[in-house]
Amino acid sequence: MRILAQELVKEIGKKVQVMGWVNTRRDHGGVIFVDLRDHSGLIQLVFNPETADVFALAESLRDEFCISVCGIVRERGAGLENPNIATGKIEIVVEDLEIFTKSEALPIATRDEGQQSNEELRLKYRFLDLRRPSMQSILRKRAKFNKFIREFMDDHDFVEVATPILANSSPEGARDFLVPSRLHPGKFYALPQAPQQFKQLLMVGGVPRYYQIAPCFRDEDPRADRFYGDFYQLDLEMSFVNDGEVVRETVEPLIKDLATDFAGKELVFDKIPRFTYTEVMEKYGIDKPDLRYGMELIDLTAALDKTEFAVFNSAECVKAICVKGGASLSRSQIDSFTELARKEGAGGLAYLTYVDGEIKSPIAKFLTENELKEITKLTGATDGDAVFFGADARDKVNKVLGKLRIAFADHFNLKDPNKVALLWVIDFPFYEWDEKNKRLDFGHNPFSWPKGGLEALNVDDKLSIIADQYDMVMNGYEICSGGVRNYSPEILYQVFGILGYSKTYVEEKFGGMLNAFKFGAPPHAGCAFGIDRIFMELLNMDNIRDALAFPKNGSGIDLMMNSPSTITNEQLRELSIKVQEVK
RNA sequence: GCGCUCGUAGUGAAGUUGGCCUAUCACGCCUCCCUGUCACGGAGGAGAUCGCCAGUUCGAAUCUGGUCGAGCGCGCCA
Repeated sequence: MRILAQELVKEIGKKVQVMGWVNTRRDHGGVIFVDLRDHSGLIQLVFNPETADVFALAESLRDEFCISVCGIVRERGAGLENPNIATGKIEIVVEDLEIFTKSEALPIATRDEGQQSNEELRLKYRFLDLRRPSMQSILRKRAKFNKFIREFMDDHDFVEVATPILANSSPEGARDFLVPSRLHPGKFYALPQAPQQFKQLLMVGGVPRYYQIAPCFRDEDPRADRFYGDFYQLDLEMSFVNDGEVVRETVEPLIKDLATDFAGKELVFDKIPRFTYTEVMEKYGIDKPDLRYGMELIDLTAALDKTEFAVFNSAECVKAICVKGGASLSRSQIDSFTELARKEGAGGLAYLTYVDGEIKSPIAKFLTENELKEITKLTGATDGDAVFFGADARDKVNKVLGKLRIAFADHFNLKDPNKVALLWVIDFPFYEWDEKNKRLDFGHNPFSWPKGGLEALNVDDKLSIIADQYDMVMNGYEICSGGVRNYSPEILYQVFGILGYSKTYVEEKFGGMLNAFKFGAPPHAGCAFGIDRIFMELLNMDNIRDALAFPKNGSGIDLMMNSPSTITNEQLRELSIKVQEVK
């Protein structure tokens, strides 16, 4: 039976059985108290010496022993109540005790109170870590979260379809997890990075609306907001849709409801704004801006067109951000922001502070009164503020000020944990320049529809081609990526052809999908949400690993199960695999 | 692959300008005492070659080099 406060209160005077773990034991010599814990909470057990054999057994109890007791529920006497726990007004006078299993001395801290053990140990002993009420709470919230999603999708006529886990390797994108084939020596399955091709095939297969809480696998290094290995996406697709706006309007109520009804937070925008990629880059210097705060990048290039200040007039672009209250920053604080700007490639960090009606700055002397007036007007700076400048190539200015904007928001605590700012970023460039490899590459998703179709692909400046693609951003996290899909073989060949991939190559890699497109493929569009990340942000967790019961550590190791691990030579032989070190 | 930070009893921390360190504290563990506590209290005890290897030095937890591991960030993540 469960230790639910409201249930046990109903049992006062009656004999009950409860089972759980010893949370704490307080041995007073003549009386022993034990706080018994299960997933629902704590109940105080009282052991009296009158029942001698039970009392003797109770003396051996230690933390995390798993036990069952029978006893009478009674109200505690006056002054003996504990207001800190839900069952604090009652206790169980134990008549019988059974110890299911003892516990060794604990290798990690198993209570929410006090200092926590480091994560490596928590993951190694995850089964103990999960007993903590806060972890139990997360597991339950995750279940509720998934149910919330399924109900919404179900209500909107989406059909849940499972797609294969053993799938095909995809050449671009993240590294694959490969699975050798026993029946086909030398050939490999790959675990899907996303069910992208399958869901498009479902569209061709006549499924009008598909969704899946899909396990996805990527062999890429993790981050605080990104799992190594396996993670989950809410993957969805809609047929007969050739306008991304239809998808956006369909799914955004789900995310809004998750933010408000599920997480109890406040939306910054009731109507979710749309920005083009170019707009967010110009305004916020990043393609996933946190809009819980403003601090937009102000373009001063035109206003300072004729300035004598060499740093500004020699630059392609001059922008500024106005930091409210920024005049209070100390010299050393400004130095550390300057350091950040340098790390992002800026030469330095010019600034103005507004103190007691005056503008103070190392660079003020290079600017005319009119220029200062213009800067003040455009940035909206008032007394107590500071204005920081970036002057360089346009994309570098955006990047540097975008990073500074986030750093200032952190410094001034502008990220309200109770608010959720959602936005859509649309019209991503189809291609971008890969500076490292000095070549053109896909911007996001090669399977999206180029705006303007086949004709649009023929322009000379391939970087100007726009993909009908959209991301949803929540509080500075990219939580969703989607697009209107390409369902034309001709365009698919051309899209890859621009990057130098041959027709044969495309056929080889995407044959299944290409073939399907020859047989009356409907237009379709969809998206995929990174639901671990959404869950993490909505619960204000600072580490995504606790969003799953059994995550791997940063090196992709499951410390509890000790995976990955070596396999026997027999297994290798059966798979026609030979392991050798490659230099 | 790179950068930053970290690694001290079972757990969490202190000590890190070399020597008062024979390494401190709290929790936990063991023994004993205690009939109303609630993260009970009291007395006593065990438990650490300071991640590992090498070097500098009369002397290293402390300095240097290397190495292993972790976290965060960059690269990467169509």
